[in-house]
Amino acid sequence: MQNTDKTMDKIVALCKSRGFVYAGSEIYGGLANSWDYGPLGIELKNNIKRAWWKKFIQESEYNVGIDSALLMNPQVWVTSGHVVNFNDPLIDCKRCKMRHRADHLVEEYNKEHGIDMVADGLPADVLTAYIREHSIPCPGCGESDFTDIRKFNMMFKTHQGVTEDSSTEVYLRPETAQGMFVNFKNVQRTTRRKLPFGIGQAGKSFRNEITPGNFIFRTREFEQMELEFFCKPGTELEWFDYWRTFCRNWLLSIGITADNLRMRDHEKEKLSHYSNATTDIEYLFPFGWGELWGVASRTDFDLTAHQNGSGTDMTYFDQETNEHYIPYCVEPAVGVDRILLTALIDAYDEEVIDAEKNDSRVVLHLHPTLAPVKAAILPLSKKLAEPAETLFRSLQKDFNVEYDDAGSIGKRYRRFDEIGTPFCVTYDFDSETDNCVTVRERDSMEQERVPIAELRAYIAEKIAF
RNA sequence: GCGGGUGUAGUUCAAUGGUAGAACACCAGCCUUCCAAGCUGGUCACGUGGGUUCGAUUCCCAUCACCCGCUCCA
Repeated sequence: MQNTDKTMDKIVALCKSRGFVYAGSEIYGGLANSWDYGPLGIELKNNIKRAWWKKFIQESEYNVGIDSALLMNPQVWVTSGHVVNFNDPLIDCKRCKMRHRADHLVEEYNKEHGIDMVADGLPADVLTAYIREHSIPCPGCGESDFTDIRKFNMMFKTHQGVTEDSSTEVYLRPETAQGMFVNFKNVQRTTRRKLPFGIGQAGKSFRNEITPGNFIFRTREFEQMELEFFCKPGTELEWFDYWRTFCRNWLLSIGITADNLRMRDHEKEKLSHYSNATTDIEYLFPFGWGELWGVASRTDFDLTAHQNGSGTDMTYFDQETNEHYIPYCVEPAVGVDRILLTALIDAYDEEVIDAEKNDSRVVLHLHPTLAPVKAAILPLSKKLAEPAETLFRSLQKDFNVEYDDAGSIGKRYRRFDEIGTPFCVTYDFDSETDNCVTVRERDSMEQERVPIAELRAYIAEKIAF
């Protein structure tokens, strides 16, 4: 465990020192569990999102994309169940520190004493008064010494309107999925899609998690990439299997090690009420297995709920069978930040170059598609700065490249190894006459002479996804 | 939210009731013709706020942040 903790520490340190991820609001003492992406981090993040979009939307024969508003009509969250299911009145025992649901305490007490009263949904102050009045004991220690009730709702609230008292209370979305469900009819009509088809989007979501942590693994503000795939009832399990395999293959294609991935099926008894099959694709993080991708067969739960909640017909007319029905839905949902963390951890390596000299290098073996910097342009000598910079400027138009002339060539190689740059392009004295540069590859450390005129195509081909 | 731990340059570590040193990193210059060179110079830190004290980075309190465990968890 110590070693693995160190790995995590090293990742965090690398992220901070090289500009992938900084602690949020750092100069003001920070804000719990908030993180800011730096220059390299945002490149990596954008590359991940772009790769997902390309595979799941752009190249897909089934799926289309949307970008729905982060703020939605509050009724959406009532219908989806988020308002009801995330309003737990929590109370702590001051003596033994156990935490309880206040309404459950009251209900247990009432059941034992034959009192007929529904505690569920009572205001917090009423529950508190009731518990104090009856000296309801803590199931843990038997004492009756509780803190005040704290309402816990996972959704962030804010107000839409000019002044707080005259405005509507709205929520920051806790998932992007509802944006797809409420737009199901719009998308189906405007794109003239026939089942099966999916709607995907990537964007920020907010959850007031009780226990965030593990760097950017669980944060209260995070970014999701979700797909809601609609299909004919009865075919959902086939598609469920199709998509979880598709997702796993995508992870492999961006370079994640197969041995560090596993599929964990949720047991039938423990499935959510709306799901008839769920699989988590998990990654072996330094702190243990953690969920990366949740793939759930959600039946017609969401569309039916919105049909009932909004009064809008959510059925699809099937031309082949001449019938109306509400499509079933398969949802693969993944966190961008988690993929980013996974990619960093999976790519992180400390290679021993010379054991005797205790010489090693830190390398991020990032897939070239994900690499924040695609190539470094390095003049072998500062005397070659001018032509090297000219080359850099021309490549800059097509790729995120960097120029560096500080320090020895070996030092510069290592600086770029550390941030996962796949290619170092060295402009040397021969370049003046033969119009070629040396391309040094990150993983193999091998060098190849490439004509400057072909350099753009060379890089483009190597980083293609 | 609870319990425990930690908090000194970007990183890893020192020292100290009289406001702090080093190494690596970084920057500048010299040098350097393909994998951490060398030389010279330089920038940068006591998480924050109180208290005690003539004086606090050091002692006390609070707070914030991070780590570990618990609790919770769509």
